[in-house]
Amino acid sequence: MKFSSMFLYTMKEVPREAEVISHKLMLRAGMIKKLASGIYSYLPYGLKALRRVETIIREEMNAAGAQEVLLPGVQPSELWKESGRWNVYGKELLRLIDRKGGEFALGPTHEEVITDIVRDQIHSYKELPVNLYQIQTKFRDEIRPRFGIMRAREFIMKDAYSFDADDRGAEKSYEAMYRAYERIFSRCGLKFKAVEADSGPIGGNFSHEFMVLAETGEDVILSCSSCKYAANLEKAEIAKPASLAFQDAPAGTFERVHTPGARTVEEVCEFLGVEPRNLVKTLIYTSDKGVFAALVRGDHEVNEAKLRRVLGCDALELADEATIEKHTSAPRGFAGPVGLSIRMIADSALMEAGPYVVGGNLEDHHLKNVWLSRDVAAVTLDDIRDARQGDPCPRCAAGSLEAIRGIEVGHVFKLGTKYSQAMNAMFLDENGVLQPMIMGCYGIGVGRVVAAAIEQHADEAGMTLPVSIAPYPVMVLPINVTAGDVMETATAIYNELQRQGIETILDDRDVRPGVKFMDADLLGVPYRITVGAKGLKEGIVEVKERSTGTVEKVSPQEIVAYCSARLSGRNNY
RNA sequence: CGGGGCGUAGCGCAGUCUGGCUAGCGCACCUGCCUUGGGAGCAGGGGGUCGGAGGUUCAAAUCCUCUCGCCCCGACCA
Repeated sequence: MKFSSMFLYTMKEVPREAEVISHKLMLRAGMIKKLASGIYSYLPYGLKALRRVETIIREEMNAAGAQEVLLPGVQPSELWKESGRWNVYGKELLRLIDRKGGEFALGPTHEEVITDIVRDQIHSYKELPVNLYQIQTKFRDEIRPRFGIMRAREFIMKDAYSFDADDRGAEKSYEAMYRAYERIFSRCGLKFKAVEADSGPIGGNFSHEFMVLAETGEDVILSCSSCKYAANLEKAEIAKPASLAFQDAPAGTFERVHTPGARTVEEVCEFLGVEPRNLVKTLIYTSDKGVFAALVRGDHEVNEAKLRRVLGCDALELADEATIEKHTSAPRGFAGPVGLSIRMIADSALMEAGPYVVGGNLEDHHLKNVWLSRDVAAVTLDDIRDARQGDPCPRCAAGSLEAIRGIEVGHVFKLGTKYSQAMNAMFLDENGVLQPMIMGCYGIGVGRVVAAAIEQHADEAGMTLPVSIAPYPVMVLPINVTAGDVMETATAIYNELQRQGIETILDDRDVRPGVKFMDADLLGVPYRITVGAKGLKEGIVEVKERSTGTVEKVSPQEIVAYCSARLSGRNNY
């Protein structure tokens, strides 16, 4: 397309709202425009990149045996009540009322809708498995949208749902999707890692997130230095010590100390002149399984996902002031395990050392010289803290965990029978027995893939897009559009590229060359063909590869063949 | 939801504390000249209910009250 007729407006200056590189570049390159917080329009150049990703996704999903559907964005509350999520989904679910007073929601995900469809159509094991997917706009009323399209409220997602007759089938469906995802992200030119993830209260042990490695990622991944183990922060385990028991304690007793106003770990440490690792943090939680205390070392953080698993509970939250006071007889900041009568879970790391400083269960008091084995009654020991850099790998003896950051672009997990059971999606097996279908669900944040790709493919001048997702793989840039031979040659090359199916921009704007060069760099066009009077005198044009900066001189007659050779196969992995 | 910051032309900003001339600058845009291998130059021009409402005042972008929106940090999160 001719630049002069494109709806494409680049910006020299960065809008103030943008923080991360992909957001800045997408705005500067005229790919997106914000309409409201977390709600963006895709402009032509951005949409084209999005479509490139969608195409790759469709090809790989279809190849993996999935079939495309398109489900409604607005969903009736009845379905959500049936699955039980109407009341538990919370404020992220944007609810609406229609003119007749009917309750609806903007779909944040589509398990209910798809289950409703499949249950009506499929009644026999002979019809299974099926895998249906769609690429569609979702809405989640995020508490805090950020980073442009990366974490938006309205966003485009590919979601797939598989239905199987038995666990083995479900396993196969899962693996097929896992492999399809690897191909998709590879083809998009992403450096990524599949990590084990927490599947949450939904159940099922299988869940992987596909993380694009990037400094600006919102998620932390722990990855073993010597084996394949990798997991997200919620899930990452820490190798258990050889035996689960507290260290033997010397005889003696703890000592009560006056610590006026010292509530936080820092305050207590400063007041008593000890290190955070010598403290026990005692956090009081309420849950559907009652009130209990979680104990971790002062320099560690409680991992609530792990805590949920240990307790086997669904709802879990930090107790409010009143509950804390009721159970510890002290305001927040002074809870401790000594003399506590509620259930206590202690992190395994606590057994490695002693003595500790703990809360005194009395306002403005802490206890010194406490040995958990000696001074505390019944404590369950388990892994309930966040893993961090340097922790031992849970899978191999040799390695330790490294912490890296990532952007979650895909998530595959086994749903099991949660929805099929709640919504009565049943089939008859070969023995004539009614069984719930076994489901899996597989998401990809399509817009997020584009943003993540830009995060990974950018330099000071702009984007360095991989060919597979670049809106236009080639740009023809005549230095001077008023010079007849230059423009003729440029146009001829452009026409021929177009004829060969290579989408090309012809920068026919009558502006100074510098402006065009800057825009070409900003837009990240993979190959830029510069046509100038000087070169033509030598009988050449120049090709610059954006990602490497390499410049080659090629004759105008050979340039199209040169490009198609470079591009062929580059759309694949 | 808590804390902080910001709303003045499409983008980036000054002016607000200390009220006062026609609301200004850079980029972008339009016209002309000039220029053509890395965001040129000169001249002329268009574009603003200063987020909104109410109030104080002879006079409000500026002071007061309310309100809406946006960004950052935190809390939260299938």
